[in-house]
Amino acid sequence: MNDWNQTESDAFNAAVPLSQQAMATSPMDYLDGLNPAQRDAVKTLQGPVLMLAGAGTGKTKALTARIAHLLATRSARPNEILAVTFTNKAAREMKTRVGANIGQMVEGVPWMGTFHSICVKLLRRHAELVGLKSNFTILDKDDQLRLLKQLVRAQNIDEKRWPPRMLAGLIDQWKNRGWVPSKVPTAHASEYNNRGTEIYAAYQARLTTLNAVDFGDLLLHMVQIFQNHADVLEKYQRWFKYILVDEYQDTNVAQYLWLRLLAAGHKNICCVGDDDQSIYGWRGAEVGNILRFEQDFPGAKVIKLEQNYRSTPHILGAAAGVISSNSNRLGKTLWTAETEGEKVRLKGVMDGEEEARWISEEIEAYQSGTRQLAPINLNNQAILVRASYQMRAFEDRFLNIGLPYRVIGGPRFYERMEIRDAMAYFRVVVSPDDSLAFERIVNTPKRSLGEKALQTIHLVARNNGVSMLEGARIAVGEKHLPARACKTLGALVAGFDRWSAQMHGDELTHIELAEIILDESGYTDHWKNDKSIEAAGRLENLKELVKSLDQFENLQGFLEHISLIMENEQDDATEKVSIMTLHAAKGLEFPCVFLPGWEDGLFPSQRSMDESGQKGVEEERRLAYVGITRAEEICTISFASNRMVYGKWQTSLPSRFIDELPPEHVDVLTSPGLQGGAYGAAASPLQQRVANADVYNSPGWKRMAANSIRPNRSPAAGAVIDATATPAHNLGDRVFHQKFGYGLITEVEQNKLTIDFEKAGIKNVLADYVTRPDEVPF
DNA sequence: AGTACCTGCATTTTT
DNA sequence: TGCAGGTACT
Repeated sequence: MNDWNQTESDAFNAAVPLSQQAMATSPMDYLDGLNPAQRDAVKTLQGPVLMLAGAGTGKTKALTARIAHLLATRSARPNEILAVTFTNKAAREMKTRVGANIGQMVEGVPWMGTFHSICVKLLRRHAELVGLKSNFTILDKDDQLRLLKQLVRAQNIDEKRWPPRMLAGLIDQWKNRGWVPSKVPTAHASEYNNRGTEIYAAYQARLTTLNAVDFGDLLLHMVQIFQNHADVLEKYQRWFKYILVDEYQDTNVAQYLWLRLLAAGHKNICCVGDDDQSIYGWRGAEVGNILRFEQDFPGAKVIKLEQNYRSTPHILGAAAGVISSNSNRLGKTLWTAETEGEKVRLKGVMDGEEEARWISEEIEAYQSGTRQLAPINLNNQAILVRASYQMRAFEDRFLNIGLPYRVIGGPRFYERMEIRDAMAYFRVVVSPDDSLAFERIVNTPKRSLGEKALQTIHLVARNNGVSMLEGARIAVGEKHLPARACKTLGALVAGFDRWSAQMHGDELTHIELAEIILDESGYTDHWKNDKSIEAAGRLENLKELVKSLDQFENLQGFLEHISLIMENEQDDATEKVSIMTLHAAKGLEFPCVFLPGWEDGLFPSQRSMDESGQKGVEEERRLAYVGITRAEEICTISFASNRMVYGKWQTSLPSRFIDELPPEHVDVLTSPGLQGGAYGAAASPLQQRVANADVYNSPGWKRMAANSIRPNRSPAAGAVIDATATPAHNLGDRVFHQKFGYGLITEVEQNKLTIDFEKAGIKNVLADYVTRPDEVPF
């Protein structure tokens, strides 16, 4: 499926149809609606270009127009353009938008994708140069860790003092920096009990034996190949006439090296990014890459996109005020043609619970249009938190009042246990040598195989120099295992033989085969027999997995895709407030944004400051900048004096970033006396204002007062339920619970109910958390 | 082999 | 506070 030649020639043929050549000379529609800076960025095709694109300045528009321009001017054919993004989502969006720009002219730009997906394509082509076969497998975090654990154990290292995850982290970092084992600087050699580099080398050797790579290797191997094989490098330097890179501020050293090698010939590289939005330093991103661009590429043209099309002047002003405290910026000043808009709202509360309650009331007020503004529907409102543990308070509150919400960025579909188990089965069927996959599922469902049985299989496999699957076959044949284990394991081996044969035959579609594998292996039953709450959901997920197979030619194609891509969209139609981390919010925008938890220690996070000092604070500040600039119309920042963290109450001071908000762009909503002595002594001017605010005249207070007596179970979509009229729950009532689903009330004790849920079984829950199905409008 | 307790620990996360 | 991972027991 990764046939190089096919990719090449398909795209090439698609580029030239005569009928469409005329279109290419037609008016350049894609230039319409671009401002002068964007136009400049689009038209400057030759030489290095740094497009410094502030938040909301239309960078994707410029980027896609640039691609259209390259094609329209015949500067490059579609397959001679290399366009790199970080996420699949970004790649997808760009593909769609390029398609819209250039219409029917081309099928697409084949070399548009993430660093990783492009590297897979290249590495499959040149795998033998780093000792791999082109059908190598890509390991995920789990596999990686399992492998490292084995190696660490073999070294007799105390896993308590030196956790394998720590080593995994180190190796990741080293790979991010482009260091192969022999190139890890001596300064780092002492890490992981002086054994880090040693085990790193062993790990790499093991990966090669397994014909496998981890994510970091995709880049690292390609850099190695480019550095050691001039002929290969030159081929690609000539092939890719123009290089475009999105989110350049997020590149790590390995990615930077890769790009620099590829661009070294013609230097037609256009990097787009925003140093002020660099928030991934902790996972290897180097702001330095973007700051140094002009030195790295002498003669580079720097084009700043500064006109913002997203936010009101107050929001931009507040964001600018915060970010201006950072040193080491390339420096941009966002401006907008917009003149109207509310100031950024600032609210201090007593504790996390009150914060959640207040924000939920604000959300409902905006939603219902109680404010002088037009109603803002829930899809257009978002809560952006620094750390995911902050989400719980909001979820509890929203569950309680029945306000629909969605959490963005939870565990990905393909990261879920059942999905990975299912995929492990498929992996073994597709490549029987995939011992890691085999190990994962050999005792899932339970096949009476314990640690001892596994060791035996390992041993047999090693002694015979074969894979785990073959080892298992021999172990069963020679009866190295207890009778019971022999039986179950023998059945599994026979299963794999059968499925493998079915895959190579043409009786079954790959979808039918997938179902057969999951059923015959006992995996489906495993979850059917599981009484836990999640079992039903897991079966659902498995069904979805099988369903999604129809987008692929075969199982191989599917596995290839899934190992690189996340399938995370299962949005339903109901309107919901979004809750997500600030990191997950990058690139998104919402008319109404809430930024809770602006307290020193939480935001900026203590750990960031401890670990990275001033550099850490600056990255946190950029995070604050990202947060504020997500807002289009309304931005509300809040902080609590007390917060329950890990089961303990903590008192905290407002974030230092709050003092950096320019007062002229801020509207203080805090009630007087709230902060009292909490931080009165050292209060800054803005904090003074917070404390002294004439809150009774603030819109927030008026609304609060008007709503101070409210049913704690409020209607979700604006329907009115009189609190006194809310019927009590009776025995036998059918009710709905957002987590457990539908059930019948079997016992009532004041506000405590015992409910027999259809899916989840018998549970005790508070009456506040359940609704009658007919009351729930969503 | 499988379950029940206990301890330690705890950002941000894509590929 | 709550979960994951490890140990000890059945």
